[in-house]
Amino acid sequence: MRKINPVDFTLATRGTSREINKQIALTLIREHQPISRADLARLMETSRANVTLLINQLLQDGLVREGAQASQTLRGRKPTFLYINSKKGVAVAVDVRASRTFVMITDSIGKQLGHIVSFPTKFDPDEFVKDLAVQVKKALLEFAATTECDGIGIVVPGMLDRKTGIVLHAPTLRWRNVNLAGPLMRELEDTEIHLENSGKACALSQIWSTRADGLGLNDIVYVSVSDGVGVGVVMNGELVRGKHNTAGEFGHVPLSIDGPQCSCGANGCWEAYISNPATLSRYFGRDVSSRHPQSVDVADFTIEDLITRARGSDSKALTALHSTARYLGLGMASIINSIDPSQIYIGGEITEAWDLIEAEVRAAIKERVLTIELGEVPIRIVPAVEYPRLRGAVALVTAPAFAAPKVA
Amino acid sequence: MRKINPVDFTLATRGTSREINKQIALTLIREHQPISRADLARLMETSRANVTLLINQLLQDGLVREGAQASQTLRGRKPTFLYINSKKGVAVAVDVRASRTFVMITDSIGKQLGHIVSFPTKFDPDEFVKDLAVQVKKALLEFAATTECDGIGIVVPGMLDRKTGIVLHAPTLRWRNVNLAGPLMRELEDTEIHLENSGKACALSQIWSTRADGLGLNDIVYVSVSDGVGVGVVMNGELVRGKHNTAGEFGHVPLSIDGPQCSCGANGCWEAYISNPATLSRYFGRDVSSRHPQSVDVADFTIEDLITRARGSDSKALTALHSTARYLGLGMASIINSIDPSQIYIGGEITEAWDLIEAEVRAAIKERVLTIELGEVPIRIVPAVEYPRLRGAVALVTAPAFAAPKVA
DNA sequence: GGTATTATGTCAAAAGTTCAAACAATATCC
DNA sequence: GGATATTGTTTGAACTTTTGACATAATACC
Repeated sequence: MRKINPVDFTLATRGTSREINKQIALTLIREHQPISRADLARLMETSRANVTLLINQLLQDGLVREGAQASQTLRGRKPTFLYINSKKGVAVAVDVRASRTFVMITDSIGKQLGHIVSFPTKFDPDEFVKDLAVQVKKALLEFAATTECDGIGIVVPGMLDRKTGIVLHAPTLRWRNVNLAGPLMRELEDTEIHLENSGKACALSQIWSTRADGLGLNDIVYVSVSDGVGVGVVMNGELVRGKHNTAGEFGHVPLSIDGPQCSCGANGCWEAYISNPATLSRYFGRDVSSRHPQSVDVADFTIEDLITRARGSDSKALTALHSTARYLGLGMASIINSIDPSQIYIGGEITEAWDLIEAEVRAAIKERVLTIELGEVPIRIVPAVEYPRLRGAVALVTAPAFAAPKVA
Repeated sequence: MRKINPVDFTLATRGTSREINKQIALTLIREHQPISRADLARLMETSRANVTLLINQLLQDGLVREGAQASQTLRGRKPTFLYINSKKGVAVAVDVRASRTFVMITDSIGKQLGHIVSFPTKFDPDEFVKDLAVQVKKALLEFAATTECDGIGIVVPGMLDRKTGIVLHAPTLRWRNVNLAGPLMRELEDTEIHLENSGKACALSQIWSTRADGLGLNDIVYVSVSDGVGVGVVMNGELVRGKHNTAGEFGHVPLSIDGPQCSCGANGCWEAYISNPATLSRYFGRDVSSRHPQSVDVADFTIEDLITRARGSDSKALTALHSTARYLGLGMASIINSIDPSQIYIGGEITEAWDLIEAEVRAAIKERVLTIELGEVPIRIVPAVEYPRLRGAVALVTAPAFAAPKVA
């Protein structure tokens, strides 16, 4: 039986069927483009006649466009291909992190244009907004021909209110109730701005990009390990936001309530054990988080450097990584026990050392997980070169136009 | 825009609109019965004509029946009331707990019939099934006139596979891979049996019963504190099950990975701090869980006795409760940070002492929660007299017949 | 008591969809 | 050039919601 929205009891009207089918068609075109009407009909298991009617309306709405005809077919009339109508032109993706902020331009279906630029993140919100506006404008100028912009997607390592565009709390940036969207909109002439927590955005982009695989992953978790720990959860095929859009903060679930202090103020959070600063602190034997002033050589020493040393002969570095691995696994066990996901994605610099730590992580998971099957949940590493957070930011702009992850 | 199922891309057919609207009508009738066609039309914001057509089909399907006419109306034609058609007759609800197992009979819309009976839970599965079958048969005999049974809903404190009816792991019962549904079905002549984790069932029955309030609680958590700790989570209006139906086991998320040993084998689980045995152990200063042989007087001493003493002059009892309260709050903070629910329900014996522990619980929550709003999540106590677990078991039988929580 | 008023429930035609089958438009194969 | 195959469109049937009118039934008012 068809699943209905249990919350919203708006009844189906005459147009509901078509509305539903248009959404489905649109989504399938996005996933399979270029695609002909006939192929779409087969995919949707309906008649070509129906598809024609749907497409006519989508063409009229300007959501879909016809492209070139196919060149090599065996027999019969050549199909005309359908494409998502790349509306205005470009989307801007912004990844705000404690260390640096990254900016990428893509076309409206998320294909990267030009190079990714970055600049140091200033913790002062006003200065940050000014810096960001400059960089975004500069990047957009390169594509002056298509100067119109579908929107800007910004991912932030913290909790935020999507409606007001206010960052409620971003521990690693030391931001509390910072209005980001407002000032930025003034700078950027009312371009649409989409803010989201980085973990949530990454999770969103994962279900978004993997749907075409037909894997049917309805329950996934994305864990991003960086300056802090961000987690995005998708349950029943839908991103979990919670009441205040602050759901998913597994980074601040404790491993030990008496453990080391965390940037959030509490003690023993998972983040305090596995974030990059935590690993570095373990290596140096003292707190090297940005809360404390450091000598230059220590401040410039990154987690990548530590991994390099671990691959060399620095056994202390390897030990530090192994500790992190163990804690990573123990925390993931909590996620697994409470969420029971079909798949877990892990992103962040530490994934570059996955070959060094995988066994330890897996062992720690199995140590605390409640059933054997739970201990064998597939884990997929998302390498840095895939720019998962920027992909997430892109998804914020492109995803709402389509049906799938959620049409509210 | 109407929300569509992001996973299942079956398109809308000619009959889809009616299917949807029939489900909505059915659900609304259940929530508001007795109700007239005209009232239903107002509720659904559609014409009476449309309702008539929908109801005619529901009448034909045998899902709805017409009842008496209303007696006192101000003016105009008297409405004929509509009711959910109480199909066969009765449902059986079973609450399996480490100490005792409870059995209740209800009519098909969940109204209690007769008394609740209980018997000691035998840990040997074969003996347990035999005992249970006897009690269920006996209880059903009392209602011999309506001997036909819609189904049996059984809630178990553990993880289970709903398809096979196998209890994968129930720590407090020391069950692993116990086939419950199979043997029971043989004993009870193929009556439909619905197994579910007690936390999940309680959460289900909460969204089920509170929907009529129109509160629109889409994200709720039910925490059941008893011999163990069971948690049920509803996100986006839908029960969270996960891949193996084992989601929601927050009871085994650690407070401290080096903490006391838990019945699951791991250390420092939340359950090991706040379950009834944990509280009693704290009071007696030694492990009084069922894992260890106890003197009779200690074995018979229940958490209710402890609460009574705490209300008296026994300061040790009060201290033990306060410790539990603090740990309860600290663990709830983890749930709040990761789920961000609109409301939390707490059930279990300890709720009888809520006036003694509320302040401590709330303080502990605020200690670890990431934003101020999160610290103020409403908490509703579900008293034992409401029999939340048995209500949950009932929901397993009655809920699937309707639309709302999920139509798979 | 008789009429006006009000409310419930039904009917019939209009408008919008899917669905099935026929049809027009191409293109390849022989 | 004709047979065959594939794509895309058209047409009418079947099924919905939607609208407005209408029958039914009870109270209010004079």
